[in-house]
Amino acid sequence: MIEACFEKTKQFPAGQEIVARCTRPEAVHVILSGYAGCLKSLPDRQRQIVAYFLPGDTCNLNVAILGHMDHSIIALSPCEVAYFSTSVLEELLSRQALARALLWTTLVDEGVSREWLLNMGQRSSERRMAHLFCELRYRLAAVDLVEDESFSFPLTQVQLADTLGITAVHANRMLQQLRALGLIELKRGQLKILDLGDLENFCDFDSRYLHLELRSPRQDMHHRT
Amino acid sequence: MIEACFEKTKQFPAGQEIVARCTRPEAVHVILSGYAGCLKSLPDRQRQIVAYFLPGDTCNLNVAILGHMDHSIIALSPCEVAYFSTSVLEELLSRQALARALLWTTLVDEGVSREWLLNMGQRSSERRMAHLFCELRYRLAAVDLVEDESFSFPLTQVQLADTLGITAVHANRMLQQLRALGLIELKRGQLKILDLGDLENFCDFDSRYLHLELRSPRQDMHHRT
DNA sequence: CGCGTCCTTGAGCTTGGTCAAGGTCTGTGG
DNA sequence: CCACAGACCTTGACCAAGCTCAAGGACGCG
Repeated sequence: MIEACFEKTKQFPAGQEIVARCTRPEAVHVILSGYAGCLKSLPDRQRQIVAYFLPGDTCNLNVAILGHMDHSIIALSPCEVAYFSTSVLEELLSRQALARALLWTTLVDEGVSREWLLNMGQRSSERRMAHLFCELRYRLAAVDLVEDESFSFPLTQVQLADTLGITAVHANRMLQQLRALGLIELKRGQLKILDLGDLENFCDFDSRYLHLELRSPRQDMHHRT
Repeated sequence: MIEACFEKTKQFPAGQEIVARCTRPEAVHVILSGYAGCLKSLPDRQRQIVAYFLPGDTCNLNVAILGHMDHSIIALSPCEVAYFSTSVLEELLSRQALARALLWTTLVDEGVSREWLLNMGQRSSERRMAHLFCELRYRLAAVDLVEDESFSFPLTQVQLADTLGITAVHANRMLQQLRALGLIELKRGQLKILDLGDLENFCDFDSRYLHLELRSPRQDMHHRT
């Protein structure tokens, strides 16, 4: 029923803005393929990627309710994006079960961003990176995009560094480190986790914060698309 | 109408757990006075405070919907807390306007935690601390707890450090720094901002992410209590 | 008064940042 | 098919923000 509302889809090349900061877009976006990111930046060109949006994720629910964006959404890799207008969202909200599903989604997102805060505040950059990879593994597996513990990771090291709050040079070294420890392989935008248990132990990963135990509304959306 | 649902209130001394991790509390909590915090921790006793709850804030909405907590809520100072049962929440959700208000609240919280991520990833610890103080100033002003740019900040330096992802020693030094720069005064749990404009410039603070321009449901709750 | 909690300060060390150069890979045009 | 450009990755040397360990001081409470 939701996909019936998609009005159009669009392709974005890597690096392009999907939704600009401070604007008031009149559509909600759903990522169909590729990686998108929620970007916040400071005046002196420091930038922090504060969330990833993977296939199936809805990415600017908030504008419809809050009125304006305090961040921008950019394509981290080439992306295919579907839209539905905020008037459709209004319609969804008026239906009991869907209002609950929307609330569920935002609460999960909030939980994820708090886990990211823990990650930023307490883990070394090496473990922080490992933790991010574990998270991606589970989120992508939930939408069936992991095969043989391997999945697409098309970001540049600069983008990865901006996600982790470190410099690109340091991101590179930590990546080498994880490779040297035999935890991952990464080449040509394809990430392979060599031993998921080891990687999880290495960074104290516990997938429960992702709330994948229940079928989420977003998974429904994706599977039916 | 909401306050009619409060079933009881309770006092908590500083440091006590209000809601334990991994439990499934059957009540949603609203802070009436004091500071509470959302705490996440790692096995080796590293801890990160990932959110503050100030008077008027609702703090575990998520359990009613998500089913379990992946963090605990602790009293950062002595707190007075009101409860309403999750069955009341169900009731609220069934009413159109309230479902929207709940969604609004969680979206704002999510926006705040993304701003914290920017803070953690990109700002120096000194500016990070200044940014936190600016945020508190606005959030407390919204519930009328700021007088003459001065408000209660009853946390220890250890708690402040855990919020900012630094050590207590370093928190102490950065606090001295802010004092030396003439930006703030802090004694006896009372924080005074000497020049709000200067402090905001110092850390590039922009209050829009707090979405205070509209009256929030949580403010309604507080004012009527 | 004495104890516990919190705050303050110093010295040395480690993680991650900066600057700079060189290497690899891919796509494009001759 | 090769040469070149541009984007990305890699490595090294040095530097600084923030951490650790340790000791002493202030303050409030029984």
